[in-house]
Amino acid sequence: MRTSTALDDMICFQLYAASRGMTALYRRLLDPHQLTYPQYLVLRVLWHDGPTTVGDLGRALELDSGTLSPLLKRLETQGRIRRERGAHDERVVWIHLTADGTTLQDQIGDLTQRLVCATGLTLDELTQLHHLLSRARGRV
Amino acid sequence: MRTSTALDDMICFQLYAASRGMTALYRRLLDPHQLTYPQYLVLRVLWHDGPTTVGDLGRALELDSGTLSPLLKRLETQGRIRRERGAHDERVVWIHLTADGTTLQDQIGDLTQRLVCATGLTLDELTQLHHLLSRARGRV
DNA sequence: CACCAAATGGTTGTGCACAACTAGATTGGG
DNA sequence: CCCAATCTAGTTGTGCACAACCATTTGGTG
Repeated sequence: MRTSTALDDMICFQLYAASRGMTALYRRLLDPHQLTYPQYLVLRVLWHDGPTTVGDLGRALELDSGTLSPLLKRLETQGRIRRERGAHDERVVWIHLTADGTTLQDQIGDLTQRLVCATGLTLDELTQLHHLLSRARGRV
Repeated sequence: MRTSTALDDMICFQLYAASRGMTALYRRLLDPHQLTYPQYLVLRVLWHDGPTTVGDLGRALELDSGTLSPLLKRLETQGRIRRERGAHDERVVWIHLTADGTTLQDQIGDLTQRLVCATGLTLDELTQLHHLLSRARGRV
């Protein structure tokens, strides 16, 4: 496979910088709610799927317990979630939304629209980007 | 602007996950050299541009002094770089490669080829990805 | 039953990222 | 000349990310 070396390295750096830029945009929108982007991702899974185990969150977000455990502890301290050992299997910890955590979904509303508009990409370009990132991630 | 909400959020997550996946690939290649990906980026700037100030590194990599100062301290401890206050302007700190830091470039060799092959993207797709990330980053 | 391998989440240690702040040097206006 | 605004790094504090390791629980198997 023939590739342009300079381009490749630029892509890696751009991926790295674009990801940080994206979380910076989210920071502006999430700060008022006392949330970080990874915390927001955890809440999105809970809003969508209901009670979930730590392991399932890890598989969904590709994060391990070393990242999730302290993050979930902070969300629990803030009163957004509740942690509970499984009844049948005491190894498992189930994560439940509290009333506060549930209402947060409506309070935050639709961040997506505002974010994507900021990039100025068209729907076509977004679809392409989605496709390319999927392909790149799939192999790795 | 009309967009598909589900797609947008997936793109943000994919950007986030792809960036972490990419640094994970670099980790495997850089660990033998006792380097992290951000440290490698700093060295690349030094290899390419020669002696550089902390501020210039920050502008090149879009990182602030809170990130760079400890990182550069670690690189100095490892003997890869040297820090030196500017002669004319004592506010500025110049970063120089040591002999070790210079030879590291040849020892590491071309990581790019191995990385990009891992993704399985064609040159066309890489060009598209580069273009889309540039456009997205440009506006933000 | 006793024992062992796998599963599950937690803990520890290191290294980014970034906001907020500090300290010192420099520069320009009065 | 003098001082206030600005520039440049560094420091502190919080929160990811991840490797390495650990404790508990579980489900088999002999």
